[in-house]
Amino acid sequence: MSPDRNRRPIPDATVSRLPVYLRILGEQRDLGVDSISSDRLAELGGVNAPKVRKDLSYLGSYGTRGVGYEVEYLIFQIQRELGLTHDWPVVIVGAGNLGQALAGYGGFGERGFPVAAIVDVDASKVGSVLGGTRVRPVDELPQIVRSKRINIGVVATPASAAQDAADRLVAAGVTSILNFAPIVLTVPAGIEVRKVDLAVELQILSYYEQRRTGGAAPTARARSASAS
Amino acid sequence: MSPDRNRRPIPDATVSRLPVYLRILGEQRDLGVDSISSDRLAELGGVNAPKVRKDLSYLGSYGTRGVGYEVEYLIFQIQRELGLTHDWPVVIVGAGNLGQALAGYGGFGERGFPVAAIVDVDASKVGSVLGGTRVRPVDELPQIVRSKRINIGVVATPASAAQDAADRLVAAGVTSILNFAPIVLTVPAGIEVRKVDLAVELQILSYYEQRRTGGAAPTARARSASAS
DNA sequence: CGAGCTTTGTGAACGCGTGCACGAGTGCCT
DNA sequence: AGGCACTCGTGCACGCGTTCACAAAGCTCG
Ligand SMILES: NC(=O)c1ccc[n+]([C@@H]2O[C@H](COP(=O)([O-])OP(=O)(O)OC[C@H]3O[C@@H](n4cnc5c(N)ncnc54)[C@H](O)[C@@H]3O)[C@@H](O)[C@H]2O)c1
Ligand SMILES: NC(=O)c1ccc[n+]([C@@H]2O[C@H](COP(=O)([O-])OP(=O)(O)OC[C@H]3O[C@@H](n4cnc5c(N)ncnc54)[C@H](O)[C@@H]3O)[C@@H](O)[C@H]2O)c1
Repeated sequence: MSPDRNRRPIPDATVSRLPVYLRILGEQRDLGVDSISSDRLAELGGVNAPKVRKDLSYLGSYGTRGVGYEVEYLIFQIQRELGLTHDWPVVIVGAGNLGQALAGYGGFGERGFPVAAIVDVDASKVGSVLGGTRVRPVDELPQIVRSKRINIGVVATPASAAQDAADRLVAAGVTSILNFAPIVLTVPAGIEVRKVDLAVELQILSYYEQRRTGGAAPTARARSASAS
Repeated sequence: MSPDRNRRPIPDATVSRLPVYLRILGEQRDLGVDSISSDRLAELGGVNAPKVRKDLSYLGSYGTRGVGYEVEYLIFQIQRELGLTHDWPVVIVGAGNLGQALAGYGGFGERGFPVAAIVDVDASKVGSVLGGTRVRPVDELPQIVRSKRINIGVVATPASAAQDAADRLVAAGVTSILNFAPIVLTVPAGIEVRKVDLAVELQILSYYEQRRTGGAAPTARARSASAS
């Protein structure tokens, strides 16, 4: 283990932007572009040029002054830094509405995150095939995770079952979780959790709308928060 | 109605946490809790107590020292600040895999964001009913947005059509967009855009996985080891 | 071969958000 | 009534991230 090489602390803010650069670079490569400036990359990425340069500088000095960055090489470097030089199989917990949409979506496999397995607690869901993968019982999670060497789990269960799903994933050996349920998961230290909460996103938009219009109502009706 | 009260600039970071507090408060209320401390709220929300207090202080001084916050009243205040005292109808553009899952999901309506309309460019999709809403042609967007007073649009089309979808939404009068397509949308100033990119989330998880394991491959494939 | 243009890489200043500590206000109990 | 325990509200310092400006480096062309 070389503590110097892998211990480079890339700021979180930069890590969250690298995937965006990566996707743009891939598109540009497919368009035949083999060199790109920080200016252009910034324009396509919706950020400013100095930020792009600083972000990329954390990877090393892979640009050429007066020219720009070699697209193909930069793609490789970002992939290497993000750990995308190999596939990361994922397991989806919950074969409901959302789980089915995710399983049927090919975009994950294309980006290196093949859906290696789907599990559900509902016996009537087990056995059906979604996106080429058969739904299996949730009890088989430990064997599935071990045999397929899965590190990343996706929680797509109702909120009431999400903590249970997360506990099972952790117990099975998963170390990263992407959570779609609208609750805060409690996990042991060392387990990485990211959440995607669509209602939160809409509520943030609502704030700015309300701010802009000064509170003018599009629909005249009161609401109250509810939970199960 | 407060005249100049609406011009208080709440930090973005706080705005993104308020929906989390709101959901927790709703759950606690349903559990019969009528008063809550910043400590408890912090615990449930996965943050620390001073942050909760500072966040809530932007709304005003609605707590009682020595006691805590009155749940019901705090819910009302957060809803007011976020503009959730009335419904915000949304329109979904793209009735595909994801659009159908979103339409069939009741969670939006419950939280004040009813799916008022779904549009698609594909004639074969038009006319079908998803989650109680009939899919309509994308050309009718202007009339739909105007007649139903819609401010928020959801882009659920393939990436190649996302910019077109956004342009149509903006032209129709929508001022906030939630984008699920993995591209950076270009919109006029004053239009608020938030994106939800699942692949990006997975790639961020991948980074931390790779960092933790030092690059060891879970899948025995493409093990082009990193030399020193 | 050197002048001039282009673009990267980065040190430094700035600003925002976070964490901390503590004063101030409130309720309860004796 | 007074003391005590509790919790909010907030001023302040710190750290991270963003932004700027500029020197260093490379390319082109006369
Ligand atoms: N559908 C959407 O568009 C959408 C949008 C935003 C958020 N969400 C969130 O995603 C989650 C799933 O939504 P959905 O619409 O797919 O719900 P769903 O009810 O359609 O599906 C949930 C599935 O999880 C399974 N399940 C329940 N408990 C389980 C457990 N302990 N272990 C394993 N599986 C279990 C159920 O059998 C069911 O198949 C919810 O938390 C929801 O809030 C969904
Ligand atoms: N399905 C998922 O689970 C998932 C997950 C992550 C991201 N996404 C993203 O969400 C988007 C939609 O994914 P999907 O799986 O639903 O795709 P899809 O192909 O199933 O559906 C896209 C729909 O958009 C319609 N459409 C195309 N161009 C349009 C236009 N100009 N105006 C209006 N409608 C138009 C199509 O007719 C189709 O019905 C994609 O950008 C995808 O990357 C999907």
